[in-house]
Amino acid sequence: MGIIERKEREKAEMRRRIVDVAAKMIVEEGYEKVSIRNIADKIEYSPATIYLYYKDKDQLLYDVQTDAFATLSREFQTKITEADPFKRLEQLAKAYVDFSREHPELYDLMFIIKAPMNALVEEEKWKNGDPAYDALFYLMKECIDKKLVKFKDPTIATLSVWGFAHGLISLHLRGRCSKVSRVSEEDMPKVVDEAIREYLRMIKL
Amino acid sequence: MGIIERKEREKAEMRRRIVDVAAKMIVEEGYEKVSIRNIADKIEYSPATIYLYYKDKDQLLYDVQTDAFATLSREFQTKITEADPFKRLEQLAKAYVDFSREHPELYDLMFIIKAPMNALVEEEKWKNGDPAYDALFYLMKECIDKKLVKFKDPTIATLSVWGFAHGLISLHLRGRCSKVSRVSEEDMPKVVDEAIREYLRMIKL
DNA sequence: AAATATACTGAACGGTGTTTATTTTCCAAA
DNA sequence: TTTGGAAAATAAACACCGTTCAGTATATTT
Repeated sequence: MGIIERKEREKAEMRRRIVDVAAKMIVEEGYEKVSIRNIADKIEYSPATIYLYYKDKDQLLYDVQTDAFATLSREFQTKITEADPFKRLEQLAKAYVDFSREHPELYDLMFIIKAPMNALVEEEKWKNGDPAYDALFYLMKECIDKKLVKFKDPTIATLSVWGFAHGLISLHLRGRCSKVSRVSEEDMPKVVDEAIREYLRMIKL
Repeated sequence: MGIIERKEREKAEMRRRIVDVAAKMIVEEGYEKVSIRNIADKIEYSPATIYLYYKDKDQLLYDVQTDAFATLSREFQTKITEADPFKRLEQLAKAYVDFSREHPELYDLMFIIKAPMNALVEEEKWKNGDPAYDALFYLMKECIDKKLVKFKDPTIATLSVWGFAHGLISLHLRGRCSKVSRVSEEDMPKVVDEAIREYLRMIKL
């Protein structure tokens, strides 16, 4: 009686199709083009059908976010190769910034857009960011333990490094940066890179 | 023949009413409750009337943003009092963070939300952020000139300090922060404050 | 084959930003 | 003071949106 198993598999496959199409639309057409109706069109089902697989749009976007964070984690795993912890930190920072440039719309969904976080009910923990956060956290902890950085507390260290990178990236992503400073739009990436290099040099012990 | 003058004054007054109501709604009910229809209700005009005074919603939000930046600039002017440039930088940082906590929805409109930036047509400069940016820029320049900080380039210095503060604030504002770290929601402000204090200590020469 | 359970959808509800044709209001000249 | 034309305001519609629900079609069990 493998019918219920097949049914479950089919349910999972439909969810996959929905999430993949949504992710594709975000990347190719931008977040604002993603609507239940547009997703339904692309998977050739009626809009109402999507609600048989997802409670609401926020839950759907949460799953897209989950996939995006999995991609970021894989990037970390393949691009962080050095033995020296501080060099690994530099690699992590580069991988993070590169990700934000290669997938700006996904970065937005992961770190800026409100919608996917509404999927979390009161007091429920957000797990999507954990692997990426932990990667940085334990790296900072190692750097602190081995006296490679000026930080004392690993949580403050993690939030500081992450916050620094995210601040520059998100200001630029939302057009607040290049239009106010004397730096032209096309030079911004280099300035951001330079600021991050300088920051890492500054926290080095 | 002061009729055209009066007409212009009335036009400006109507725009004021619209912007004030929109700002009030953002602060009191949140950005997502702000719709052309809701604004029209509150000023007791039809929705279509608003389009006689604003080309679209983005232009309207741009004017709300203008006012919000004016408020931030006034905060800077009244709260930055010290003679020593580095102490002024500490005061600026505190004023910035305080503003984000007292007016989180306005902070969102100023630095995160896309909509008001759509009001700028191609290649047009964004002027709203200038006074606040310049306040930080010339302060950083003074700190560099007087050898009070480790930075060499004032633009990099400005973007670094601003980015650091904005990164922590916006991650927290969008719920990406407290739910991932072991820091509880109510302790986050203290952690952010501590991180910023530590950062300022680190850039000090 | 009939009954039941599952999957799906058309149509609607209430909301959004925006446009257009129409009506109302205002003001200057006759 | 009445009237003609400009200016201001609006009702209604358009094209979207997320979501719900009654009803239909399909698949499975009896």
